[in-house]
Amino acid sequence: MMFGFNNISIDKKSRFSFPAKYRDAFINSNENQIVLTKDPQYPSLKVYLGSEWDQISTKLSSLQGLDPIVRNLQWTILGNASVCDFEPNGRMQVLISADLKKYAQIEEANRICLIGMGNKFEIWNQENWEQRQTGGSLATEILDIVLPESIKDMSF
Amino acid sequence: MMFGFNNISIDKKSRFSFPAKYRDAFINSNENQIVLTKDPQYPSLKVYLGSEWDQISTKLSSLQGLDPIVRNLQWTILGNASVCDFEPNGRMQVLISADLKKYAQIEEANRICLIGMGNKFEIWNQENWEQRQTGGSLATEILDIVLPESIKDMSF
DNA sequence: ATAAAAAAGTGTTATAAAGTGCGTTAAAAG
DNA sequence: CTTTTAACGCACTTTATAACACTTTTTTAT
Repeated sequence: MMFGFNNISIDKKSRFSFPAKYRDAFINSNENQIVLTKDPQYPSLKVYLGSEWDQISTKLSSLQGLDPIVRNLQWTILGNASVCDFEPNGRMQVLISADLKKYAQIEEANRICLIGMGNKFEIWNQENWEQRQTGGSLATEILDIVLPESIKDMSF
Repeated sequence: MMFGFNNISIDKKSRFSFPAKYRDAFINSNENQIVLTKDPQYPSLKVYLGSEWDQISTKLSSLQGLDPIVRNLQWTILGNASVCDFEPNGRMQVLISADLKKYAQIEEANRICLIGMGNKFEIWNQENWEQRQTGGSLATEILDIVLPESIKDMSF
């Protein structure tokens, strides 16, 4: 399980590397892929381990796409996913696409916040994260989603 | 069970060590990890034993993250957790990250208050602790959280 | 369509900062 | 006075990051 806050750098080519403290967790869960995608509620990114992603994406793509909320979630989460090869024994580097950087408002930034949430990570622009943590709301925040039954038991 | 008040030092590298009186308790419960994280209400830190943390974090991550209050708690508690290897037979030393020090307002301090609360500890800045104990309220205190049903039975 | 140029992506190395381990001194307890 | 515990200092190890070199892909111009 991977927890905790990390303020880390992204280089000129938009790569970041996971802090070394997570290496054992990656090795133990036998991951060789990492998936980045958009967070459906906040201007931030989700980072899933390959195995987690397989579950979530399988479940999500099987849902009835005629429901507009479901369809939106499918577009956001599935349609923006970026699958990267990942070597837990190596440098554990991951590239963030220009598109995802824009969404998370980290286009100009050379630092990001990487938040370990147990079975996944989140990536935030530092200002947004601090504002969130201190209770402020964000312009692009989406809070008024009424969830259909089919996804009430899913956690993204 | 671990109780009581301790005023202890933190060294230049931000480490403190647990008082020797707790050694037997750690050995008996077979702990090899300690978790520090933010207290969601006060500018202080929570210190969980590894086994306690596993329970709390598992429960908390399983809750529906699309509820904003739940998500806030997940961010605060899971997203700021620092998991440390811990040797009950050794020096019982633990490092406090710069981030957590800032949150607990112990950036400059070379002493902290470590409070045994039975199955967990709290870490406080000395002035804040004294003010709390004498009934004073703190500027950054958060008291107005309305909890959703799903977490009413949890204790952090 | 081809070649040149530019951009994007990958990999390596060096250096400073952060973290860890351990011995010594100082203080407290028995 | 002896033993245990806490605090400090130093040396070593690991980690993060910036700089650089190289490869591949995309774009542009002829």
